[in-house]
Amino acid sequence: MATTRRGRPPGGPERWNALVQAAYRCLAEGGFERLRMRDVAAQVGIDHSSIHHHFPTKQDLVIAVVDHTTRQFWSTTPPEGSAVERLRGHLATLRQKIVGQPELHIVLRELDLRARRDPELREIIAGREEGWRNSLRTLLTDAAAAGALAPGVDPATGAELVIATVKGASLASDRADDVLELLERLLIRT
Amino acid sequence: MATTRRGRPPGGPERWNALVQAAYRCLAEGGFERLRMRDVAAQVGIDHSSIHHHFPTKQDLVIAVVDHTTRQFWSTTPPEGSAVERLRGHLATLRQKIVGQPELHIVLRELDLRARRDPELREIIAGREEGWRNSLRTLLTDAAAAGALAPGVDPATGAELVIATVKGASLASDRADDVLELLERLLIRT
Amino acid sequence: MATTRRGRPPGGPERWNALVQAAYRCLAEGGFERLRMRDVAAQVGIDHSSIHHHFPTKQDLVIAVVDHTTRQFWSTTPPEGSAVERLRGHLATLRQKIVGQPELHIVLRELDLRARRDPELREIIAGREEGWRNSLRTLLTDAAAAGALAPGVDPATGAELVIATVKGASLASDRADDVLELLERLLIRT
Amino acid sequence: MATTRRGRPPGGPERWNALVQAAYRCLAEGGFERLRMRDVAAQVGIDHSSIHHHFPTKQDLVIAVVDHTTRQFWSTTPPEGSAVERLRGHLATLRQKIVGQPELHIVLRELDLRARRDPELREIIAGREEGWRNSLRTLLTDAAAAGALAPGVDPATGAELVIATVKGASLASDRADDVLELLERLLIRT
DNA sequence: GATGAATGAGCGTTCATTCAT
DNA sequence: TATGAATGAACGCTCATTCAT
Repeated sequence: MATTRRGRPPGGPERWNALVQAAYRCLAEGGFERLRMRDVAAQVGIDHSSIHHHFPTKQDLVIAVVDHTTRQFWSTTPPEGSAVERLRGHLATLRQKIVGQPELHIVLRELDLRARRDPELREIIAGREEGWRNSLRTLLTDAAAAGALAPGVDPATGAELVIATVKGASLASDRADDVLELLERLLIRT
Repeated sequence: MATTRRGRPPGGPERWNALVQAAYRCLAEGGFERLRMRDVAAQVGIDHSSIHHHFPTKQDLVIAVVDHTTRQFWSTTPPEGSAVERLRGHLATLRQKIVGQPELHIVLRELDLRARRDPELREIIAGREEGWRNSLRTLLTDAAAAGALAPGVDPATGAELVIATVKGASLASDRADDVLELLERLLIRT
Repeated sequence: MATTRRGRPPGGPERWNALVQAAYRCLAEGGFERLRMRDVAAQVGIDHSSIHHHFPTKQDLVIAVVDHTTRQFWSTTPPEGSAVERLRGHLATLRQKIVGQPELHIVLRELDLRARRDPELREIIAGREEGWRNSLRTLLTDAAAAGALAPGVDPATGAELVIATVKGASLASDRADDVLELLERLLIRT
Repeated sequence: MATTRRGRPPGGPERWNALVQAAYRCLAEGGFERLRMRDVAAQVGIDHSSIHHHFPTKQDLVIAVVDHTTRQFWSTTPPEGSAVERLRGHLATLRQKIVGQPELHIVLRELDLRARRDPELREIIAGREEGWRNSLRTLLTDAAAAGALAPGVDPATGAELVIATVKGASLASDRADDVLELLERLLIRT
């Protein structure tokens, strides 16, 4: 009825992305309890039953959100420089994200909790976290080799400490900056 | 589990406690999404409508759970000893609880997230956390005065670091012990 | 435990009356849809389960309200005077009641409607209305015999007209006065 | 009852109308107390939850019933003839409806009472009644100008008298015919 | 009498999902 | 692809009623 513009059907991958982002926003605002297919569809301007053409089930949409969310942490580590410089760069980026996009980490915490009861989510999230963990371990090992780490810090445990503190700090984004700065000072020799 | 005292039939404040504990368990197992009045009632062995005799609304039950949960952290700090000893004692207790009752901290994280959208919960939880924060600050201030703190650690920020790390570590209870032990070493001079 | 005052147990017929009046008020305010045993009991200051000691079922309470309500129309006709004077007196009293106690007639209309689906109520209310009808017929017959009625008015139909108009007028109490005054003028020769 | 047109499956605006009529019937039979979404749905042959696809809330359905019910009184006044003829025609139609569809006025009385506690309903019903009132006033004013009204009848009050009597008479449909015939004779000069 | 505890049927509403169009 | 219609299980909550104390 309407003139199809340049042969591209309305929707397509753009719609897919729009839905994922809408779901992300819903999750950030109201958590899993208030994540409703209807609301997500409404934000994109389509009928709530149409959403199932893009994501057969709600779970599929959630998984796409997980993917979209964790993807935002790819390449937060500067590729150049010494191990210490790259570690500092990584932590600085995380700090920035917590302060500048507090909802980003909130969604991650929401997913962490959800993953405890959802094996499918658990596996995906554990996989992504494992990547982060390995990256941190390498950085800390290299820093330790360069004698830049506080004495007695096992790189593996240090990586866990960073992960735990980042996660915990993200629950109170207005205090996260100072907390992570202190952690950095305690961990890295100056 | 409870000794029936002098043949008294079930009911009374014991029922109230049983309901709170049942709700706590449901929350630990399935989060807020799966907290159902019917399940809580079933665990206690009463009809789901009878819950409303004890808790007019679901929210009232949730608040009782918040109270019950946060109350478990009263007096986790030994009353005697030097500031450092008391701080170590406090952290040791937290470590024990995370490892021994992982669901306890999971419920707390669930409540943290929920509190973001529930002003009533937020106020209660913020109040409890403020108590913890003040206690940590005092401990760290005293430890600093005794020269037992790592150099350059502001007691207030140190308290935030402890809070953040404990919260984050509780999301992965099997790694929490090492993480908190490392934090302690970094924070306290040996 | 408390000193029984002059041997009379607390409650008794006074409580019974208080409950009926409370139910009457609830009915006036919210209709049958909002007539709740709990609210009635609360207005009297007793537990909602205690109400069943006075009225085994809700229906029993409703019937008592019917009785209490219709009883307020006994002796609305002056015992002395000519038929016309007594008819005028009767209508004047009804007008006064509609204007002064609008809720009284509202409850009656509520009961009229309810009686359509409740045979027990229907019988009681029909009986009370029959008394009113007979009284009106006698008055109108006597007035007709005295030549005081508008020409062509059959006393029986005239009685029905009065009943219908009073009922309808009571639904808009602020206009009832003028309406009933006009009816009186049309019906009675001056 | 309805002819299925060209094999179209059930649904669409026909469903909407069927639901309104089913609700109307429920209301006529059992009043507001027994108006249940489940019963309405069952009468139409759909699941009770499907109602909400057509009427988001019960109140929306009720309002549609109000509309459907009051709409039945549009154009009950013959467009041609003298004022007296048109007034007689109007009253005759009302009499017919009360006798032929007693439930119609019962529903209206139910709505009158409900409107006392429901501002939304009150406004709608008051608006519809105002139309009726104005129509009656015009008719009576014209009749008065033609000298066809009983002496001393103010058209505005006369209109109220008609409204009140029609409402009251509708509560006892088997007597309504005589009552309204008498009212007509008293009001209109012959 | 009065109460606290419990019951159970039932209510309006929600929501992911299915399916014919 | 998109929609309108429908489903069915589930939810929090209500309320008259029962009964042991």
